[in-house]
Amino acid sequence: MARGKVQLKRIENPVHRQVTFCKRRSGLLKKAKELSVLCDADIGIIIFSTHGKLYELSTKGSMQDVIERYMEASRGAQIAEGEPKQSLESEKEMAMMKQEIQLLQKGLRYMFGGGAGIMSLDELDGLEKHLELWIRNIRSTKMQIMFQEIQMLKNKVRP
Amino acid sequence: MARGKVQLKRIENPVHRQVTFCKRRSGLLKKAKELSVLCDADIGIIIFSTHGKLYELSTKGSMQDVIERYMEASRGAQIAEGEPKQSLESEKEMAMMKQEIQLLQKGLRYMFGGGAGIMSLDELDGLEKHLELWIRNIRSTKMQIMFQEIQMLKNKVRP
DNA sequence: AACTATTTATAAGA
DNA sequence: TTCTTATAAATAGTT
Repeated sequence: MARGKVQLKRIENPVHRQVTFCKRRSGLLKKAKELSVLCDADIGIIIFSTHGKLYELSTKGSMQDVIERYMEASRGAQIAEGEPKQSLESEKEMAMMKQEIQLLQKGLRYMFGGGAGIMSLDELDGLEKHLELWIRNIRSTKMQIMFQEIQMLKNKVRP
Repeated sequence: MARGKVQLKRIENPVHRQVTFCKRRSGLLKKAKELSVLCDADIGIIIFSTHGKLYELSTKGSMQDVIERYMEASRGAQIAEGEPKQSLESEKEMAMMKQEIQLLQKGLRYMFGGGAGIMSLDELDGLEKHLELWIRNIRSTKMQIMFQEIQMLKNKVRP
């Protein structure tokens, strides 16, 4: 952009690369803030440098909020794409799944976020039921896998 | 930026705002791609328009990957800040928590991601044990809450 | 970290 | 949305 056009390829000189990273990173975050203010958009940016250092920006709530909103939105899009139409049925299912996911996410934060998101009795109740269902599913899958392994072993013993 | 300086405040004219959103959004994503290529950075961008429409960019793997990497990295940072030092002990704990979280995340995807991330028997086993612990915790929390409510009710009946 | 010559991005208009 | 163009901003190379 200045004093010479830039080639769109990885800058090999590490010093030069580091300097450019620093400059452009701040430029990018600035632009994002502007876009958010001017157009009332909610933006989350996550950047990992070559060396794995994290830089982030979230313009409205926390990054956690952005991520949760993203999860919901992209899941909705996926389901909408995947299943062409069944309107009433699939919309209901989708809504239920969204609720379940939110509950689990809240639960995850409750469990690991140092009690940041406190849950109500009803929510805990829902989560408990949900986890029980999950465990049943896991056990059933485990059984299947073990059954398959047993079959394989039997075939080896008696070929 | 051109033909007139821009005020850093929400654009009130909806047509104008929409046009600016479109232009600047593409500009932002372009800049992000450039930064990623030039400096070998891993970048994830999530944008929600005023009307809630999602736009996204992830320069290396999927957005899912970026989010998981973010979760790990920011959790690590939090814990590192929160607990000044206990080195050996807390590092071990941290590593364990990271593993647990990864397992739960994988489980979430397994459960809700349409079987995208298939899990091994060992992983399922670990997840099952984990969920059982979680349920025990939930039950204990529920008990506490109910106990508190009972106390409150008693106080109301016999003031 | 500062300075500029240039390149880019983009606001307004069509 | 897309194109054009005058101008504001970003930034590559330099000090």
